[in-house]
Amino acid sequence: MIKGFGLSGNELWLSRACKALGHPARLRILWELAQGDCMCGNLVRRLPLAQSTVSQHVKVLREAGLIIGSIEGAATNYRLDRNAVELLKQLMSEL
Amino acid sequence: MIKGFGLSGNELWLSRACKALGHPARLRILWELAQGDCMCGNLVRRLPLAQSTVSQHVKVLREAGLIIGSIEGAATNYRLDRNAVELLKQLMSEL
DNA sequence: TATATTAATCGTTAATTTACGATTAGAGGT
DNA sequence: ACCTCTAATCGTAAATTAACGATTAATATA
Repeated sequence: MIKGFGLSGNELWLSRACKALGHPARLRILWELAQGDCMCGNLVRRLPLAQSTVSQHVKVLREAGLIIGSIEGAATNYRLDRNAVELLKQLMSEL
Repeated sequence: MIKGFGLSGNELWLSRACKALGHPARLRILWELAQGDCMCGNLVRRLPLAQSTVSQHVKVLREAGLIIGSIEGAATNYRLDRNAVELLKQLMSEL
């Protein structure tokens, strides 16, 4: 049984994006990045979670394609993937 | 530790709504209801899942406030909560 | 009354998620 | 070389989720 549940590719993508945003810490991270790029460490400082936990949440957002990380020396700078966020808004508005 | 993760009430609601839509079967159900009201049984027939599983997914959407069920005799008619869906689109567009 | 039909709930198992501390590896600084 | 900082990864425990069949309760129909 293929697990598409009768959804189109875009809709499956939307579902995955929603899942990624379905945890308050991750929505918060997206919100922070919407205010501007942010070093990973700053995200950790702003959230009431352990470094490893934040790193895990960041990874979920990265793998969902919603954010992009660039290594800068020892640190990593994260930013929104604006295209993905626009697609998200677009697909959501079509519901 | 309060689990608000620094989000406003609306944002927490958005996060819960996203979580509810974060499963393809539930996004599909929302999509079906966006095409028009639907008896619970019809949803079951349209999804490749057991009745009890569909019922469970419907419950998640109901508890997230995205859909509304009205008992009609032995059956239950489901429809979108249009206000909630509009709020969802609105909050998402503000990201 | 007896029998379907409908949909919710129960009980259970398997899989996934969340959270943490510990460890690791690369960059920089002294 | 040595220590510090940063962020990813590992290992693990606890909690939650997803899926199913079985049961239940309420309605309809024969």
